[in-house]
Amino acid sequence: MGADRAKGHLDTLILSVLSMGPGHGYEVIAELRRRSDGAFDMPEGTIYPSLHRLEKQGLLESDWDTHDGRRRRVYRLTAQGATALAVATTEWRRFSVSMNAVLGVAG
Amino acid sequence: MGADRAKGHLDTLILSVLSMGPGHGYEVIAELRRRSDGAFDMPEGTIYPSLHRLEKQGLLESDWDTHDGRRRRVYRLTAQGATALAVATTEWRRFSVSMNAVLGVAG
DNA sequence: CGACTACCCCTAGACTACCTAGGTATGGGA
DNA sequence: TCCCATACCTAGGTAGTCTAGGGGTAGTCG
Repeated sequence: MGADRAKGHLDTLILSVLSMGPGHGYEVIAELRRRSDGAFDMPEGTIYPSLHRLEKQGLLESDWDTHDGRRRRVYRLTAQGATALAVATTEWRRFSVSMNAVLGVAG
Repeated sequence: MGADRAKGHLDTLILSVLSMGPGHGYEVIAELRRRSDGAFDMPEGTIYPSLHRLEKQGLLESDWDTHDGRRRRVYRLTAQGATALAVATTEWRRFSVSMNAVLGVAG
């Protein structure tokens, strides 16, 4: 039971990061690490396939960009992605409340 | 993204229920449903393999019991299981804090 | 009596998310 | 020159969970 893994909530986290503005994969990893104070330190092999999956589902769109000679794929949330994020956030809160209720800890 | 699934935290939930006293599988399901106000409604095919796995890991012990002619396998937490629960609970709180930080919602 | 429901246990097989472990390539600093 | 940070990618395996069945007992209702 790793402490630093997202356990089924990874898509929610990625959508959340990209809801604040477009970004590329490597940046999403850095943002996740920064905002979670180091707790979420995802390997690239986890993030990239997840981004591809989300794009295939229509929750993200992407374009190639070139920056300092390096190419990047910049992702942005679609309207559908924004809706999915809202739903997922609500679900997370409900889930969190239920977990705390069962564990008997304060939310 | 199902709202009622435990996504990697199922073991923690089961250990938590059994930390309040021994119980059998069917009872664990009912307790989970009751304590989560219906949110966690786990199918038997999820709970039983999980109980077996936890026992194999040494976190639970079990004995057969007969009650009203029906046989039950009653599980109880081992010392190792209690330790694992304490660790998992701490991890859950950290995870929860990190999720809320990234999502930008109040804990 | 028969049917149905609640109780109680179990497993095989499949799905899917995630991780591991590699690969490619550029730019900059030591 | 070598290494590190940046930046992308995929194949393959592991493991958790669900689906979809199987078994059986006790009590109630018609």
